[in-house]
Amino acid sequence: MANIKSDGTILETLTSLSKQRGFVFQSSEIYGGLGSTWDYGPLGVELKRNIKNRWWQEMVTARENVVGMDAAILMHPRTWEASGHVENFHDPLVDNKESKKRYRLDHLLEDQTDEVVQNLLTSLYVETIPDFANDEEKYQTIVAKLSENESTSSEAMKQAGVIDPHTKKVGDWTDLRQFNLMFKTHMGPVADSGSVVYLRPETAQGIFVNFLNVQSTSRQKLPFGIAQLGKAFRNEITTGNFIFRTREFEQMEMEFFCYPEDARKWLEYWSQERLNWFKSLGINEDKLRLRPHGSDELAHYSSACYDVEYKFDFGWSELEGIADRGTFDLDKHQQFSGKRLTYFDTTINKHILPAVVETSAGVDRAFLTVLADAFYEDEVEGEKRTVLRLSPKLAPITVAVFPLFNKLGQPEMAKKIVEDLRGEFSSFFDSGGSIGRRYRRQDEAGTPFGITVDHQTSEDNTVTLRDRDTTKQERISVDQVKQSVRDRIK
RNA sequence: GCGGAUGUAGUUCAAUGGUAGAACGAAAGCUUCCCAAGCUUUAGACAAGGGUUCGAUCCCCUUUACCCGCUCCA
Repeated sequence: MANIKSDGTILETLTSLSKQRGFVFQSSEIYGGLGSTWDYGPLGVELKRNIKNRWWQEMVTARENVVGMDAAILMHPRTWEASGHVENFHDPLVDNKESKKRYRLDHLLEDQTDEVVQNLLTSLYVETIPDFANDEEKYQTIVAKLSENESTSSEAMKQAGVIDPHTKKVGDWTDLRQFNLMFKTHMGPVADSGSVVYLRPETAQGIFVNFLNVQSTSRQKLPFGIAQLGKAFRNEITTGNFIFRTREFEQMEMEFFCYPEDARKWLEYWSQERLNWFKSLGINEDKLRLRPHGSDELAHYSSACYDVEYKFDFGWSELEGIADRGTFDLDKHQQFSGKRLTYFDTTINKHILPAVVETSAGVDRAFLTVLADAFYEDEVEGEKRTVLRLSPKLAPITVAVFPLFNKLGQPEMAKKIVEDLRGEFSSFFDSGGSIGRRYRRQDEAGTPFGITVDHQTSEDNTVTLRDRDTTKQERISVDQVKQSVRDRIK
């Protein structure tokens, strides 16, 4: 049985299927496209919304100790100084065109001889070279000076004889480039430096800065969580794999505030919860796993971390990170804002700075996972068939209704049924082409159920209900249609 | 950002230095039609910009996008 999944072209197939069926389009396509940005079409937006709704339902609605919020994308610039993003998202990078190696300039300088460093300083200062407190300051100054004159930095480094540690020779350096992973924009119409703001690189900080607002108004006690869904932006150097890594993406994040001594326990709990959520979407369990991070891959704010990963044909890839962030974030925001962000525990009469366990998932990644996992090609009576075996809970269209013939009152009966279904399910009426063609169209859209009105309908008020995965049909009474669909979605 | 490959209807592919064809798909219609059947009709493309040329979809340059590697993450 032919299966595209085995020959490693699933993403290309999904990209064209997505466009054909109206799941995902390339952004600004008529202008030649905009790099790594994608638009969700009529079917895509339904699937995406169903994923988000199920997350919200599971994380917020169904839990008494998790509440939601929705912060603005634009936040005070100090937020990102406190979070460490201004510092950590500012890498000065150079490439050696010869060896194809890329270096952070400050790290590269550490590997140079004194003579090379001195050469650089001489070329950068027309007058006297100032004294530096230490090497670190010296290197940072060189980086700053070079980045002021980016267009001549390549020449300056070559003339000073900056060595590529990989080749032990003077590198064919590109100009220095500051890779600022945060999108910068301006608040207000005048683009002066005093009004620089960032598009948030994560939704989490909107939760941290609102910690006390939310806690006090919702009257939550430790431990409790705050959840948020929203767009985030990162100027990634490398994007790709369709919608897997993009510069604009949507996050589903929850920050769980707890007593620091319990953080480890909650990390384990939430990791399991999140893995189970992905399983509940009908995703193949053999392709899902929970992977603990090694100590070398932990972020600066985190002491322990799990990834929920899915096995794409391009390898195991992260869908969600569950991290013990300790008291890092609230601590930093206290420092930078000068405001106290502690929780007052009335039982022990003490102020406590809570620790945080974060669950951070990518909506678009969940979307791609669901799509990739649901994609099958099988055969029905010798004919190849493309089918998305989406969970009925997620499918953009839940039920499609067809008249077998375009006469004998069948279209009218079918329309009546579909109108009745619309109030409860995402429904679709189709009378175009042969009945077989209509079934296949819905198979590609992932519609789990098809209702067909035929000659018998006018005699005994029954219709057929077709199952997408088995293509088997059973005959049910028109009055039972709603309940039958309901039963099958559970 | 660097290297490699690619860009022709919605999709998958042809052809050509003299202005583009098909298959499938889409729309309308016919056919008592249960798994992409048949017939009729219709709409629909050379990624963008420059250059060479009498003439460029084709040759050259630039840009842009997508894919595969190098790095990071949701």
